[in-house]
Amino acid sequence: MKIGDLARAGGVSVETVRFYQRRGLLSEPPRGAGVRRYGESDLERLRSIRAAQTAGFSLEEIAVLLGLDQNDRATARALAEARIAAIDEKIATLQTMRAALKTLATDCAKGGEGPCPILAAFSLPAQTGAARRHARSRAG
Amino acid sequence: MKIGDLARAGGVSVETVRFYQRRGLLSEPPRGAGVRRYGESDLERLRSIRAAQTAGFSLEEIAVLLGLDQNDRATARALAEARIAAIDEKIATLQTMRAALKTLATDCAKGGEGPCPILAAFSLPAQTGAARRHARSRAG
DNA sequence: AGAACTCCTGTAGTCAGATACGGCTTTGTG
DNA sequence: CACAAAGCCGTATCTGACTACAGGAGTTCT
Repeated sequence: MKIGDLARAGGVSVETVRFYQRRGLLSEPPRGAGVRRYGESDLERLRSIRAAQTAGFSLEEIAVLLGLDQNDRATARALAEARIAAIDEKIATLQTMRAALKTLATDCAKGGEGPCPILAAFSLPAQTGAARRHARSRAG
Repeated sequence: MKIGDLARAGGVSVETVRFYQRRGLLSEPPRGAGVRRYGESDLERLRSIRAAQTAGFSLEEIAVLLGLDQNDRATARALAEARIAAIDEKIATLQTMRAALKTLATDCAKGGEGPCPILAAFSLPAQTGAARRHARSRAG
């Protein structure tokens, strides 16, 4: 396999493969006629990286995982538990956000008089024309 | 109030206030002898921005919210609903991650023979010494 | 043989949301 | 009045995970 084949098989771009090599996540295989030749094990490794990524590990954590002895359960478990704790925290934050927004959206949908509850919740005051124009040109 | 007072009261840094001004989220108040003088409304506005941020809105979305008419419920609600949908998606992803990791961590804790289930799950193969050294020096 | 493609290396740019820095003017305190 | 703290302005830097591009070499198709 050449780099393009590996990238396609692993569902990433050629640039990403090279990026992983620079990070030391993928090792550089031997070359045939100046071009890197990859084997099945490289593909497995690439897929492992993506799998660990979808589990929420950062590339730096994956580098650690990759360097671990297969029997080093303590370290692997510590990493997994830390990841779980971080995930729990994120979920809690998101659920709080969600609940607050849901209430506002529901109240807004109910109609009733007065200003929109969403805008009122953030009590967004009026803005100068100059700042609005500025904001639009940046947002555009 | 000068910029430092505003920043302290709003729980952000001076640089952040200036950053928001550049983005048009905060308008620039009149100056007294070359120095910007802020009022209560500026502080309220700054707090509104932070409140909207903790609800998950990006600065760009907040800029839109800021430019909205107080009675434009349709737009405000659409923004809120979009935010809720995005949050739901994130939560679902995180819960999937979490469940997978939890299973692995539990299995790992159980002990038993063979390699660590966490490492095995990502089927992380052995690595060349060169790549490992590289990874360590980057991670260091 | 020529076009089109893929590969190589190295460097630089992207996104968001800040954060930091240098160099200068203004403000507040002893 | 001296001196430090705070303000001002413009620009550069940070994080993480890529993504893009320049410019050259090798390969494959027609």
